[in-house]
Amino acid sequence: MAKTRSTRQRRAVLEELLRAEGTHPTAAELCRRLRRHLPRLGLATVYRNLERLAHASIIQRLEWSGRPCRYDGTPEPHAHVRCLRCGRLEDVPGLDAAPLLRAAKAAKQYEVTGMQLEFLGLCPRCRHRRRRGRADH
Amino acid sequence: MAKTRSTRQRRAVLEELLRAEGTHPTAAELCRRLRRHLPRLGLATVYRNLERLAHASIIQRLEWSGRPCRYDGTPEPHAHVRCLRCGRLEDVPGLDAAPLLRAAKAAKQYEVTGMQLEFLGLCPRCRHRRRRGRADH
DNA sequence: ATAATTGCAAAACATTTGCGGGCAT
DNA sequence: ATGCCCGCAAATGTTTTGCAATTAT
Repeated sequence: MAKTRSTRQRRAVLEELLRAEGTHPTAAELCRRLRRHLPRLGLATVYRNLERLAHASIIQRLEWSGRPCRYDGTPEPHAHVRCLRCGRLEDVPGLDAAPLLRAAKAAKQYEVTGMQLEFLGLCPRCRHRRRRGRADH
Repeated sequence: MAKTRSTRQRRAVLEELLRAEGTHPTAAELCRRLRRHLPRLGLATVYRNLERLAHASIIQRLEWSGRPCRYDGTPEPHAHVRCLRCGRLEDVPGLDAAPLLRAAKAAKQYEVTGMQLEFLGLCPRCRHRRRRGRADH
């Protein structure tokens, strides 16, 4: 594995993600925000740094086919709800993930390193106005 | 919503998925298998039918960015483990999903219709030979 | 000085969509 | 006869990769 360097871009990506607490931004959203201070920042750079941070278990990458990944600044696994209509992603409080991880480790001979617990449904807004909402949050 | 018809392709897709019990095939894998009997079957047709079946809660679509979706012939949510190296996807027995769904419904004002509980790690094979495995299972 | 990292463009990849023709109802 | 569905090809949208230039060590 290559030796890691501390660059302005790498620091900025992590800082911006931590600042976005609970927002679960996509790579493109982070890039757009960061360009205010780093106008030449490339989207590929954001992706590369997020990948590295996720691999080091400093952040979490929340996957969903067809729509862009969203990123969570905390490494501890926890539950999320995703709106099937507008794509909004929120934390679900009060659900302890630790016992689930323990159960999974006991059940299979996998080396379990993480988990993703995601509920799917309609957010309050989309429940009421039953039309396609915007996907940017 | 359009009225649904029973075509040879639609029946074949569901049958093949049910026959693959526990295999969690991708759309491309299903298509390849089905072409033995339906040589002209298009991948888009497989995708369209899987989407329809998943939307009707007859099957489940298991999402993961960057790698193809895998499909599960049972509609009941249950836990899976995924190997980060070779992409293998297996069921995790002995984990009841019902109480999680109940907790999520109580915690948020979402209309929760489904869930995905996925553990990530290294499968037994990849744990031992620490090199990149194949992704076709 | 060295090699990791960047920005940009192009590639790769899974999935969706448009369309003319075919088939279930 | 109607219009849903198919196969094919092209488009879409996200993420990755190649490469020359830059920058941290």
